[in-house]
Amino acid sequence: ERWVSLLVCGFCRAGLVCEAYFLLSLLLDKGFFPNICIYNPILFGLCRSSQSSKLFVVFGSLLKGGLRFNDHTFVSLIYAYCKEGLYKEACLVLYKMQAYGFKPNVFCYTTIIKFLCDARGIEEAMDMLKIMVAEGCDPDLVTYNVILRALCSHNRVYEACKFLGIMSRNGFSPDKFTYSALAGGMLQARQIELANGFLHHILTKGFDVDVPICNICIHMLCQQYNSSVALSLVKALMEKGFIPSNVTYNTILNGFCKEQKLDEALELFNYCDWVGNKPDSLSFNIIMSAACKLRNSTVIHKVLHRMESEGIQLN
RNA sequence: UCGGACGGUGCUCCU
Repeated sequence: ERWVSLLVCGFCRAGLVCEAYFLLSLLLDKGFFPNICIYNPILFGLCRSSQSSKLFVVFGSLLKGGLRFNDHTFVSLIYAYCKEGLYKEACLVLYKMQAYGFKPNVFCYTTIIKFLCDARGIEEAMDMLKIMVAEGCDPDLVTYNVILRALCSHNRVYEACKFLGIMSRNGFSPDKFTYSALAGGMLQARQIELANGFLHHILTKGFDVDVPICNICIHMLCQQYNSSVALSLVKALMEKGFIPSNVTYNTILNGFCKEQKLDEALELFNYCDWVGNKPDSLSFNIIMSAACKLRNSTVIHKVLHRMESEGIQLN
């Protein structure tokens, strides 16, 4: 069972949910009776890869097979319903799980709040927050981070500040997720001045700075048509030990494309040493859509050829 | 009693 668990988790971590499930089904045929801990990573893998319908099927078979769920299992079900936009069903799980002896926890509520923020607006998310507190479940830092990002991205920075106050009164101090949630939200709301000021504060006042926060700075530069500056900044930071991620490269790549600087985009794209990274399907989408917009068939063919040679599928 | 699993949040394209 230990080995199976390790293998299944390994597959899921690598994004190979089908393989994980295949392995498990082989063992089931041999009479292996798995623990729910083996199913949960598969359920979450299906959620993340937007295969909710498969999750519902697996869930049904779990019910039939009489396997005992645990609290993780219910979170995956809620996650799947939310991803499908089925909030009523997601909320129903909050009640149904109690019949199995599980009280909805902060993971359950935060999952719903996150999806409400993204799809239905903040007010409904706030209502859910009230329900959660009324039910005796306290929000944690993740819950607050979700709400902070939503507030900032809807131009409600003032309320976000009030929430920061509530947070600290409840004993939570901001972490690096909080910073990037705030900055990313401001940027999404096109509040460049605010974002700029905030990021400057973060960068200069000795806060914990990580790659996503740097990426937000880079994105901000690119939004202002300063992609060349952004690239120089990355190179300068690399001298100081900064290790860019694929997001870093894709952000700048997209910046160049929006500035219609296809040559510079291609130069970056062809730059062999992405410090351990390689263009991914998103990079190819960016460069391909730019080439198409500019009706540059030479580049289109080159990119297609390179995708073929690197084994990247058209998505 | 203790221990054990990718359970929910931030950055890039398109939606």
